[in-house]
Amino acid sequence: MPELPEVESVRRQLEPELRGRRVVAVWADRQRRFHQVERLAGHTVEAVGRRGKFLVCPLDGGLELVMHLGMTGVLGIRRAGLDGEAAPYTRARLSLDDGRELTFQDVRRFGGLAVVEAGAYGTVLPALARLGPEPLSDAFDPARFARDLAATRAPVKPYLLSQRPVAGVGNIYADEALWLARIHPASRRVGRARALLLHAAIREVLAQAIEREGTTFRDYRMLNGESGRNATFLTAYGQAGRPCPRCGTPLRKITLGGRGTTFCPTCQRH
DNA sequence: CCGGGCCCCTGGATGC
DNA sequence: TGCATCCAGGGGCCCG
Repeated sequence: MPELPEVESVRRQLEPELRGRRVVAVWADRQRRFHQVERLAGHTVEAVGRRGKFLVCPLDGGLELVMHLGMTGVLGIRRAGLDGEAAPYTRARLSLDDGRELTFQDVRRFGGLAVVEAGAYGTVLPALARLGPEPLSDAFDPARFARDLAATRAPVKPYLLSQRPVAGVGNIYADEALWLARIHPASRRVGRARALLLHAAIREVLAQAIEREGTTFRDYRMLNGESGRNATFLTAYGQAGRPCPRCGTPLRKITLGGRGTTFCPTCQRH
């Protein structure tokens, strides 16, 4: 569920709540995508950052807490103790030194929490270690992006989803950006001119989605439990059968790299 | 190293 | 109504 705009929206609410707080106790479900979460106890959260779809929180003592929401992860902060009815699907709870707790709910268990030495992502978090540039920073260089697209032989959409040419683009915003740039999602030939259009389109759809605090279909919620407001603005993702806003052709849905993919068969070209 | 296919989990929507 | 099937915003792993 959560792509860069959703994770960024969570981060913006989480940072003022968590910064400077010390974790006094940890409870975590036993599951494969948790790594040394118990090391959190006694450490203070110094900041709440983000890389791609990862939340990266520096701790005192040279550690980092890395959180990934997977498809259905939801973070919340609540008063601890009166856990009358524990929220369903709670997989982890971090008790804080102000009497509240940070909860991690995750129906499908695709999300994860890891505590690592700062920056040492190698074996525990390989996807974070080899993540592409942040799309809204100067590190996302248009010329470099064009060279990357020219060098791969994969279809452009699965290549975007690999997180290598750029970080944080998932299934929704890949469809949206490719529609905006008029590029067929299965295209294996994206030349320089179209790569520059796609570069701009990615920035545009992500920035717009952040302004609207993300896209909610079912699971995604911000820290305060509210939905994002971007869903009604989508032009491609989830709109199969509806007319293309540019040319009126019914949008078509295919499967690409195992993911549902919606595009305009007329104005998105190979 | 690359790209493609399947796997990990669970629940909701849809179809027969 | 009951059961089967498909689908879902994530990444990992193995194979050729």
